Amino acid sequence: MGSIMVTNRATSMGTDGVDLHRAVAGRLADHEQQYTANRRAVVDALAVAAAPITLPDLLAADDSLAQSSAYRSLSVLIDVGVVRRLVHLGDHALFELDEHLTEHHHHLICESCGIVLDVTLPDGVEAAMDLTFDDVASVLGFSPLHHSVDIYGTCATCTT
Amino acid sequence: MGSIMVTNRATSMGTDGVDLHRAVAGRLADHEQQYTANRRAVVDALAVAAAPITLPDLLAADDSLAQSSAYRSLSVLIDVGVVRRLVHLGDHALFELDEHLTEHHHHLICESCGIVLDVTLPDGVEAAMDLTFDDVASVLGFSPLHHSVDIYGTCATCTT
DNA sequence: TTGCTTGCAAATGATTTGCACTGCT
DNA sequence: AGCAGTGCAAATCATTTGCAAGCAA
Repeated sequence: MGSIMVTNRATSMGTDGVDLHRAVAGRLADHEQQYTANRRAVVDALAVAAAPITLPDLLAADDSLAQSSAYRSLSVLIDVGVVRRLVHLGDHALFELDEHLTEHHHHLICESCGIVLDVTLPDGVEAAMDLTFDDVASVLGFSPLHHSVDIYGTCATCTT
Repeated sequence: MGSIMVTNRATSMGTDGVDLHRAVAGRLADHEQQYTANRRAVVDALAVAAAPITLPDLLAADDSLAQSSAYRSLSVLIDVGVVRRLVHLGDHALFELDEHLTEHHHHLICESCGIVLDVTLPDGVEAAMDLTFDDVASVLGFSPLHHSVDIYGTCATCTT
């Protein structure tokens, strides 16, 4: 459940911290919400993490955060489209920056230790999946908006 | 959150009820667990449902079940590989028969009403995804075992 | 001042568990 | 008898919420 070395998500997409915060502020403003210190702290913690993290992780990353406030900030950020909440296995929910701010990716989930890693798939594969999904969904009168792929297995550490 | 018309999962895969129960009994036996009336009732309810259902759904489907026993039966069935627990959106977890007993499929999830439908993808697409997943995972030293694809969108009813 | 945000403590609600009872074997 | 399975009621624990205090416009 440990900490792996991190590739800063924000920088890895060519968006630096300033742009990230500008984008977040914009989204909040669109919903007449302010970008407070607390919310910024949550965004920072998520931006630094290399993968989705739990609420305890978040509190550990910035111990000035109160638990209830962290939940409340997350809830606002989710409403506004800045944060995404994942509900995989495990007790705690996982939070990550929304793909609007990072890039389209999926998750590798270790069934042994529960760690979650980000992966991006080749564009061609994504395109092919989208076509297929449109196809199968339309048969059922379903309009697909987006998709998520979870790949379960064993991580390098747990394999050893 | 209503009930849609059901295609019996068990029969739709060419496995009749007898085979299903035999298979379940086998799995339970492998783990030195017995196939009791309670557990059978849970399996039946899941087999009749056309999609993953919640615990309240389960209790509604068979009101002779006690809540705690339903949870306990599910837990045993999950350990044994007969039931799979999904943790999508919403308060309640969703339960479905494991793919060992049905067939490999994925889920269409309506973001408006929360209903979950099963879909199967063309074999070619599944194969292509598996190859890609092996590929991207191996780069990270990750050994993929299985995957799940969730397609979010709007269902026919909610589109209307 | 007026209203949004925060922190603490208390409440909520799905799921789990202790314990006594029933039913197989 | 002996042990696994069940039901009830009580306990757990992540998450949410009421309320009073802090802060920004």
